[in-house]
Amino acid sequence: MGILERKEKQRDEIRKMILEASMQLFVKDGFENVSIRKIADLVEYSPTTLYIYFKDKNEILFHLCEMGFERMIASNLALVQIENPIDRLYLLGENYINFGLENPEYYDLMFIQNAPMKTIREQNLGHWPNGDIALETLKHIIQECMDKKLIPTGDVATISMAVWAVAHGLVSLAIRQRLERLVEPDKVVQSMHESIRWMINTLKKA
Amino acid sequence: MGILERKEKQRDEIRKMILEASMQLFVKDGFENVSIRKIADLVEYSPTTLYIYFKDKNEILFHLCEMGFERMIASNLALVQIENPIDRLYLLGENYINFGLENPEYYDLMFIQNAPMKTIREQNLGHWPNGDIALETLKHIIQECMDKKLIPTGDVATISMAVWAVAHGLVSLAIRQRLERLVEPDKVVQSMHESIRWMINTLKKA
DNA sequence: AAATATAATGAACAGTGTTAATAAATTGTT
DNA sequence: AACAATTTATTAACACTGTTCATTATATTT
Repeated sequence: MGILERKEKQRDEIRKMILEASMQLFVKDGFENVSIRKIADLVEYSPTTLYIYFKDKNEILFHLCEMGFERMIASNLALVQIENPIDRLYLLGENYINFGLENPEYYDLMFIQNAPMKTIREQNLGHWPNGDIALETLKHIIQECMDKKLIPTGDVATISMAVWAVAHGLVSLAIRQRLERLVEPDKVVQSMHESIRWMINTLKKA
Repeated sequence: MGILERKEKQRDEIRKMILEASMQLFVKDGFENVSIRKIADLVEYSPTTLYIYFKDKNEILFHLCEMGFERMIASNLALVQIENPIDRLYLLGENYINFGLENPEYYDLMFIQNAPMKTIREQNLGHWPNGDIALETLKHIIQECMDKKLIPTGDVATISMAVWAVAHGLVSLAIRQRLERLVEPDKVVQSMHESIRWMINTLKKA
């Protein structure tokens, strides 16, 4: 069935084209300014054609979200070389904050917007492809810290949740201009890093 | 100038009518489904009339946001009766999580959406009326904990930030269906409360 | 009563996601 | 090669969105 395979490939390439164009608009004009019509203009198709390749806009956003996770996971490649899990946790936190501040649009889609989760539910994928990978990384590090008795033993999920919550809380409040209400604008980034470090420090001593 | 005063009053009453109608739609259909036209239908005015009473939709959302803060502040009235600031901090955390889970639409507007912040900047109010009050409550409690040597001394803003970040992180991840990726759906709420308690516990011991 | 200021509106602009009907191109079968 | 079936692409349209402009109706002031 060589002909079917080729068709599949062509289909995938057009899908990729559409996603590339979406991403381009997305990082330039921001999440809110990406429309089906603008994407269609860029790939030089009619707006309705996009609906042949994707079910709806949410599905496109879902794939952009997954691309965001790929970037984030890539930014964590250096982690494997650190043998001390606590140090790995510090770097994970640093990276998380940096990623969020440097890619606010991606971060928005990955952790704030509803759209990607809607697609996961509607197409009942049952899992969150790249999102679950990222969470596993965190849980794995926490588990290793416990195994090596570097932090007090406890429920891995609950502690992972608390750590994630601090990081996400900081980033999401920052990109939504809420933190500047608590700390002077030019001190926000520094304070964020101090907060996450302080969190891991107290976790260590607890 | 009694006539001008009466005019002002009438104006304020219509503004209030519009906000009441907006709120009604808002808590029923959710943030995304509130439109100028639907509000206008409800108050039986033409859509354009709303622009006589409010600059734009963002301004309406800003006022809804402020109403949300009033609710939240009201839910914290019991705090003043607790003399131990650490216990007050525990309750503040509990209340924050409960408020977020019970009023996800308000929470969204207060801490996630950009719209209200846009109005604050555009009309350069210079401050965030009710938001700043809520933040002062937190900072004040943290300060008192330090004064009474119940937690280690440090920068009040930074520590307030970390505490706020955990609470906001938990609530915002929860209402955006992200936490169920880490903990079973029916355990989410319980784990959230455990996380915030754990956070304050470690803060105490640190 | 006439002039002025305020309040309210209908029509329209420029945009949004999405669908149904239709045309064009490609593939499968005789 | 010719015809039928399928896939791909498009045009037109629906039902919305926030917002502005010109116009009308209503009060208020002179």
